[in-house]
Amino acid sequence: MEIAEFVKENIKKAVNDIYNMHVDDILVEHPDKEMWGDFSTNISLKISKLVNQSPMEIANKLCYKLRGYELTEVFEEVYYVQPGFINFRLSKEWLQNVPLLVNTGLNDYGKGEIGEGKRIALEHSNVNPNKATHIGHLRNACVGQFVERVYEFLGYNVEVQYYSNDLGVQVATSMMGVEKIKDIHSKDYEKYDHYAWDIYSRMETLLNNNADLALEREDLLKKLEDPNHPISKKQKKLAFKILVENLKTFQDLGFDYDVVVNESDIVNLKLWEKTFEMLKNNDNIYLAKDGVSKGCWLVKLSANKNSIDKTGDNYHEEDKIIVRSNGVPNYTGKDIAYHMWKFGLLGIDFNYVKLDTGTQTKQLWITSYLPQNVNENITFTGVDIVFDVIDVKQTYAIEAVKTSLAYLGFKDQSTNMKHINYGFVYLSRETAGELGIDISDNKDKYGMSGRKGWGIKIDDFIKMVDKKLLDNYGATDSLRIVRNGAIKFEMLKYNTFQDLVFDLKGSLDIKGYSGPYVQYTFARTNSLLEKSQGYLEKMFNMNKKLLINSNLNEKELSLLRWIYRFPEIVKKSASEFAPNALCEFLFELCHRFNSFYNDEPILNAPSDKEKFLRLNMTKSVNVILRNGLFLLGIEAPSRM
RNA sequence: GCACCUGUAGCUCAGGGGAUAGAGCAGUUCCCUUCUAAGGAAAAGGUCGCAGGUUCGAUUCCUGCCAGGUGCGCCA
Repeated sequence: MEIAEFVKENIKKAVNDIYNMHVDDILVEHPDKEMWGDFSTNISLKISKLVNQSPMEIANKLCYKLRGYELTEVFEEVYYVQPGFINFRLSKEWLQNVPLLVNTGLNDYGKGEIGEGKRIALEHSNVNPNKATHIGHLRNACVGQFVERVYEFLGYNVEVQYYSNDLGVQVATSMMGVEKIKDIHSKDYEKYDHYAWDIYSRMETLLNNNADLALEREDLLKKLEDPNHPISKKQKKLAFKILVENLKTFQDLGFDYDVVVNESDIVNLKLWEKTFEMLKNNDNIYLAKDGVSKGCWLVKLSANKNSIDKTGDNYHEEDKIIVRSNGVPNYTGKDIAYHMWKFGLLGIDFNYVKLDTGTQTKQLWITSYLPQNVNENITFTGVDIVFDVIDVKQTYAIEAVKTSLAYLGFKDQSTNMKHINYGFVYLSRETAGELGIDISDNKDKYGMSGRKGWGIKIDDFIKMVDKKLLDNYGATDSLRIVRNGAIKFEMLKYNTFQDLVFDLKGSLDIKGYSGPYVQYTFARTNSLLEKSQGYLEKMFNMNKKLLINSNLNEKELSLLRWIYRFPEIVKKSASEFAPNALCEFLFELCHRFNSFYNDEPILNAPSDKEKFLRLNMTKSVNVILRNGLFLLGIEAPSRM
C-alpha cells in the first residue's frame, strides 16, 4: 500500500474509534515546509463542526490515538499544531530503507501494474502529409510520447497511431502547387518536405487571389474520392513521400509509432459507409432540410448548449456537420468512423504493410485498402481505451465524435475515449519578427500557419539547438542525446493545457530548469558510481541493520524525502496527463542531489555507514533520473 | 451572441480552501590546487487582474466586472 493511503486508513480508524463516525474524503498531503513533517492532514479542522469540538482538541485526541497504532515503524513523530493540523514525520530508518528497496528492485522503481495489460490506442503527431513539421507538431509528439511511455510503465499496452490525412484540401493544394509552381525545385532543398512547405504557402496565396484556381481545386477534391482515378494515385504518392520525410524528423528525436492510418483507407475500405449506415438510423443524427446547413447531415449537440444567436452574420450552427451537402463526409465524419474502428465496432479491419523508414526502432506498419500478403497476424483494432493527443482548438469536433459513439449506444467506448488536449504553440513577438512576420499590430504572440508559411520547422530548430550546444560545449558523444533532452524537456515543462509562447532565444538559452540540467546530474551520479568501483555491491550482503545511520544530516534527509515520492509522481502525472509535474519533480530531485553533492563527500565519506548510505542515495537518484527521463522520452547520457 | 481557457515577482511559469505564496531566467554578491562549475550558496524582488459573496479561514470556490486568447466553417 502506498504510504499516503496507509496514513488515511489509520486516520479513518482513529476517527471511527473516537467519534464512532465514518469519514471518506480525507486529505493527506505533503506540507509545504519540511518543519511540518512529511505528511499532514486537516481532518480536525474539517470535522470540527460535526463533532462540535475545537480543531485543536480533536487533533490532540487523534494524535493520542494514532500514536497507539502501529505507525511507529514508519513515523517517528505524529504531532499537531495550530490551527489543528496533524503532521507525520517519517522515521530515519524508513527513509534510509527506500534507497535499499530501489536498488534491490534494480531498474523497476516507479513501475506499476494498474493497467493490467489493457490496450490503449494512442493517436498523436498526425501531421498532414503536405508540408514540413513545425514546433506545434513537436509539442503534440512530445506529449504523445510521454503518455505512451508513462502508461506503458504503469502496465498498459499502448499502441501508437499516426493518423495521416492524405485526402484533405491541404494535400490537394500542395499537389496543385507541385504542378503549377515551377520556379522552385525540390533538388534545391535538403528535404522534400521543406520544398513542400514553400510550395504549400505559395499555392495558398495563388488560390486566394484566383477564383478559377479555387474551382479547379474543388474539382480535384472530387476526383480524389475515387481511389482508382489516376490523379488519386498521384496524390497518394506525393502524400507518402512527405509522410516519410516527416517521420524521419520525428525519428531523429526518438519518436516511434506502431501504425500509420491513412485517411484514404477509411474511405476506400468503406469504414465510413458502414458507420454512416448506423448513424443515419439514429434519431440524433439528422439531415438538414433547410437553413444554412441544408442538405448536410448533422450530429445533435444542442442538448448541452443554452442558446444560440441566429441573427445575421453572427449565425452559428450549434450542431456539428458530419456530411457535406455534396454527400462527402468531412473530417469529423471520418473521425467517427476511425474511432468506431479503433474500438472494433465495425467488424472491418485495414490491411497492413510494413513501413521501413530506416530510422524507427520498432516495427512500423501502415494501413492499406488493398489485400496484403503478410504472414504476421497483425491488427490494431478493438482496443479498450482511446487517447487522442489533439490540440485544444478541436475540443468541439472531438466532443461530436464522443457524443456520436454514445448516441449509437457505445456508452463505455464514449467514456473510454479521452481527448488529451494541449494548448496551441504561438511564436513570441520577437521570434515572429525574426521570421519576417508582420508584427506591426503589436500583439505579444503570433500563431503559426502552414498556409502562410509561418512557423519554425522542427528540422531547423534541431539545427539551431545543435549549433548552440556545439558553440558552448564543443563536440561530444552525447550531443544528440543532450539536444533531444533540451528540446523535449522544453516542450513538456509547461502545463500541457495552456498555450505556449515559443521564444527562440529563450528556448536556446539552456540552463537552470532544463533537460540538460537533469541529464548533467544523471551523468554526475553515473560518474560517481563508476568511480565507486562496485562498493555498493560489495556491501550489499552485509547486515543492513549495522549500516543504519541515526545521524542523518540536513542534506541527506532532504534528498531521502524526495526519493520515496517518485512512484506517486509517476501515477499523478499519468492520471492527469501532466508531464510538467514529472519535470518539476525531477528538477527538484536534481537540485537536492546537487546541493547534497556540493556539501558532502560521497566517495570519501568519513565512515562506511555514511559512504554506504550516500552511494545508495546516489544510485537511487541515478535510477529515478534514468526512469524519469525515459518517461519524458529523453535519454540519460552516461557522460556529458 | 453563446461557450471554453488565461491573468501570480521585471520576464517565463509552478502551485492551489488552510500554517511564512514557490521555481527558472535577468540583475546584485560569494564558492573550482577537493567526487563533472551544463554545478552550489546568499541577498533582493509580490495588495496572486478588480469588486462583492460563501467559509472558522479565499490567491485558490461562487457571482459580476476588466483585460488577453480560442472555439461555435459544407477546413482539417
